[in-house]
Amino acid sequence: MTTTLLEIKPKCKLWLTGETRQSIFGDGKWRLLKAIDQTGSLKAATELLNISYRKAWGDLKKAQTLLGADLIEKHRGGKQGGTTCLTPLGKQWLNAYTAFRNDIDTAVDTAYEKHIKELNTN
Amino acid sequence: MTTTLLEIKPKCKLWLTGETRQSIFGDGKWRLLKAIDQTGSLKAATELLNISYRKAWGDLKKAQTLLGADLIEKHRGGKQGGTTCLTPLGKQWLNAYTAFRNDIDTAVDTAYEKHIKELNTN
DNA sequence: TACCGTTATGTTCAGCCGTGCATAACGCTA
DNA sequence: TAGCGTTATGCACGGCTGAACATAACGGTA
Repeated sequence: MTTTLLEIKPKCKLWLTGETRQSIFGDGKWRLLKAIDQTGSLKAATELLNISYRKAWGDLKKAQTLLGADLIEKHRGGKQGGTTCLTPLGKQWLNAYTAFRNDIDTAVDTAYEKHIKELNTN
Repeated sequence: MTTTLLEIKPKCKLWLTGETRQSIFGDGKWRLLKAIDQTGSLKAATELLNISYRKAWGDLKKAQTLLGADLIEKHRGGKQGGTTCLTPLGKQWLNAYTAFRNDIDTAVDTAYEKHIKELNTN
């Protein structure tokens, strides 16, 4: 029997680019949309993810600009000070990307078992 | 018929981490090993890839340290000034990672067609 | 032994990215 | 109308990363 030398894990970062090769959607925005959907607030979402509000806000703005459509609906003022929720399109992206991500995660695990795992022995 | 709004392409960055979560092998080192195998020289490989020699050398050293084994065999001096070629283990990594990468590329394309492409219409 | 091209290694510099800080703007509530 | 909490946005700072430079070290060849 061979012994394992290292605890190796495969990692995979996913994103989608437009014509300019700029990222228009990726893991970060995906996590953000998910958190917004859960909390109903951009501020709460960033605190949940331990991400700066400043960056999250900029990311969303950029994504929406590149995409030419809104993913979130923002409201200032009001009882709780303001709210943020996903537009129908935002939910579509969230769902689609979740399925996309899951497929890739599965593929990464499978391919790792198939091709890499055996290298990790002596 | 619906019209395409954006030319969207999926991207995927792969790598393998050890216990410390540091990257021990990834796309960069993979390309580097491939180029070394082709050219027989680290310097030529970096020029082929348009990467600084300094960085490539550091990357290889780090990977080998974390891995606890050599991926390349280096020789200083001699007729051409020096040479670098892959060790048997290096070739194994090159081949295994190539297969790994190919599987993931295919999976990314498939999953994109399945889940994302439809979002890109109006 | 002088030369040449490649490996080996430290150091400095510029650019990018995220964080943190500082304010507005907003609109409901008391 | 004063207060509160959230969205909106600019700016400066710090850390990380890679590029560029500067040399050694090495060992064949002429």
